[in-house]
Amino acid sequence: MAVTIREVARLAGASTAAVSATLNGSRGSNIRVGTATQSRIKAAAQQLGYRSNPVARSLVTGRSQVIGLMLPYVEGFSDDNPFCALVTSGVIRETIQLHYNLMLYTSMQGTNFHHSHGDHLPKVDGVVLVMPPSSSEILLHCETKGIPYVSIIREPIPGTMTVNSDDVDGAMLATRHLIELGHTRIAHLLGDPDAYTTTQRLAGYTRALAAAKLPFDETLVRQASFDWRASYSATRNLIELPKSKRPTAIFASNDLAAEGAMRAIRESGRQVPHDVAVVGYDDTWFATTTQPQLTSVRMPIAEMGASAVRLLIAAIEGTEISTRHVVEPVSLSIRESCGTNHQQIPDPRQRGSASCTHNP
Amino acid sequence: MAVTIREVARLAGASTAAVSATLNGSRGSNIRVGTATQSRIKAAAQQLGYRSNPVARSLVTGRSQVIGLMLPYVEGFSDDNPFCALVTSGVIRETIQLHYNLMLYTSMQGTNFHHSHGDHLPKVDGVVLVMPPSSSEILLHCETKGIPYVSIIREPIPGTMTVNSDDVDGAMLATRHLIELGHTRIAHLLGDPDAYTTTQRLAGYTRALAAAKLPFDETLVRQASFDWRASYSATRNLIELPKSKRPTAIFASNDLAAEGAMRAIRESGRQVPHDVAVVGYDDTWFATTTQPQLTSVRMPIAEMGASAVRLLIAAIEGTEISTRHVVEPVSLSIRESCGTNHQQIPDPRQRGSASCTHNP
DNA sequence: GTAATTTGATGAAACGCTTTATCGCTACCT
DNA sequence: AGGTAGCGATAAAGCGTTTCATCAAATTAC
Repeated sequence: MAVTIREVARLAGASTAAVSATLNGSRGSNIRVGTATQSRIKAAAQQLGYRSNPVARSLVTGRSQVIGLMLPYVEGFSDDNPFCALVTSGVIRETIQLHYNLMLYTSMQGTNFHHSHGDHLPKVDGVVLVMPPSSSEILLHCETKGIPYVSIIREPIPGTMTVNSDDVDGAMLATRHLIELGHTRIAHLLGDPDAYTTTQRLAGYTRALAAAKLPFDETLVRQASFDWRASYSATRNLIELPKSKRPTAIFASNDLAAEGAMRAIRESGRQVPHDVAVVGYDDTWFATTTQPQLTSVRMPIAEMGASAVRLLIAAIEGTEISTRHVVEPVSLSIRESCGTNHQQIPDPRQRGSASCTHNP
Repeated sequence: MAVTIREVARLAGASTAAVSATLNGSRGSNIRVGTATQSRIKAAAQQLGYRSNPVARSLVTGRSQVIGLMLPYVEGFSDDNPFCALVTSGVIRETIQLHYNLMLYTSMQGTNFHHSHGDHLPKVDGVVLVMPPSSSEILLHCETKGIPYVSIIREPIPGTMTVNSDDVDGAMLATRHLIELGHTRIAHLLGDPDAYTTTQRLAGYTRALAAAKLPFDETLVRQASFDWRASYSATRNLIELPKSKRPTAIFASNDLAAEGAMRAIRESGRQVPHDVAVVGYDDTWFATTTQPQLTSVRMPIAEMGASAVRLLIAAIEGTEISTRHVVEPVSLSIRESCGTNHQQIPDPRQRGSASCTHNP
């Protein structure tokens, strides 16, 4: 059927070894081919329309030039949460750039990994794991089989490779922004209690307060679990506090949570941002659809995907890398939910302009 | 390194053939294994932790249980156009369902297909092509190599397999909706002149007019090329027509085009929907962000991906299929841009409720 | 009771490639 | 001259699987 290396060799009057070395530039072998035979071989290959068979190559080299991307079990590419899509976008770009191919997996709800993939899982040279649960089957699989992997959004455990966004800085950016607008009583709606990002964002929040010599008031820090409902009721409680204890600004750990907060504020007869300012996190598309539009912390999601691929392929190919834990810088997308009536002091450490997306 | 079939065979006191047949249920071979040896083999495999090597299998069978998904050259997963992401979502789901694996490609701008993928493209059993340009390199590749492929959104050429949404019906839905609201002079902003969808939507538009015995007026059909700018100026022209010739409704071939139209209408001092009603197409996320929110034709994008996979795998496995050209039904998402002051007569042929997405 | 079929099992030949070990040859130092 | 290095090239040994051709034994058919 397909034209093989042997036929090329025969036509060119050379050995298969020579053909292999010429056409698919051999890595570790020490065979040499003269320029004369090389051109004969190339001509023959051209004439026969030879294409090397990557499967056969893979079988002998043990490498496939393919990396996997494992998306979290949550319905991968949903309309309202572009996170996975953006990661994928960055991963694709970098994968092509580095001449690899990409296999897409998703650990769907209710499917056993080994049942669905494990058995006929084409060999990949490594995997990018997006928000892997620490008990994840595939994580174990990689660990035991010695398959290189890098996790996106996960606690940077020594011995592993991770890519995260700078959540501490993001929270600081948000909090400092509120402080610079004159707020002194800033509440924080916490995310999922055992998420890595939650502790990071809390740390950023407290650090920004400390830097401004503002007191940390634990009554202003509420559990909300990235949840609309929880944020809504937490916010209701906050704004019913006596005036001296009441926050004038809320830093939510999520755009969704921010929406919940804004709703609660509006329903109490107050105005955003006039009475209470709100900052969100993630800068998802509906940050621009809320009323007023939401100021939110943006992370370079696609870049995180690309970084993960770079890290992974470096590990696969044994390239030296400076760090095994990448932390991507974040920025603040300033919109309307914090008000513009106060003087806005630009961030001195500004990295990447705080971009502001508008409707088309 | 890895445990092979031969070691299992030795431990079980059987031949590699028996092991192969037992563990990876052979398709076309006629070898038989008794239950006694089968259980011995299974035990041995279990004990050694044997996993079959799909690459080796692939080499001999010529099949890989992998299908490819080729996304169009436009920046695949962009934030504001969830089309690719949604297709991918459907493709993934169905791929897993049918026990295949998924390889993700994208023919990025400026990259030569054979250079970037062709050489070390792991063998796939078939490809799903999303909106392939007819001159597409990969299309040629598949055609000559005899690789099965199915195209999503492409003219259903005989001898190929395609998945489209019912654009004729979509345009009829939109147009009829406007007719039922009492409009008699309905303009249509055409899409890209050589896009298949454009002619389909135009056909639906004229058909709906004919069914209502309304005259077809070619001055009301304007070129707009799915473009905001073009739609904007086309609409300006339309609303400057003398009153008797002026449209009271506009059916745009795109949400973006609809936005352009609405802008032009507003800037002329008129109101949407009071003076001119507008319908969009695609029902993308910003249909809910426009002011007023846009009534738009929704197509089941993820379903299209899933259908494509079903078609493809049927072709790969030689299963009989009823049709090689799937046409997915569409629905109308009714919002504000056509007004609610008139009686809304529900669509009698209603298939899949006309869903209406709201902000969270 | 013999022939024909079925059952259970096996060795070995691919599949298309990479790579090791080997070899002849020329050229270059001592 | 002898030894060594380097170049150009090759035959052949795998990589881990599937499957073909074969075969002995057991079962069934006639």
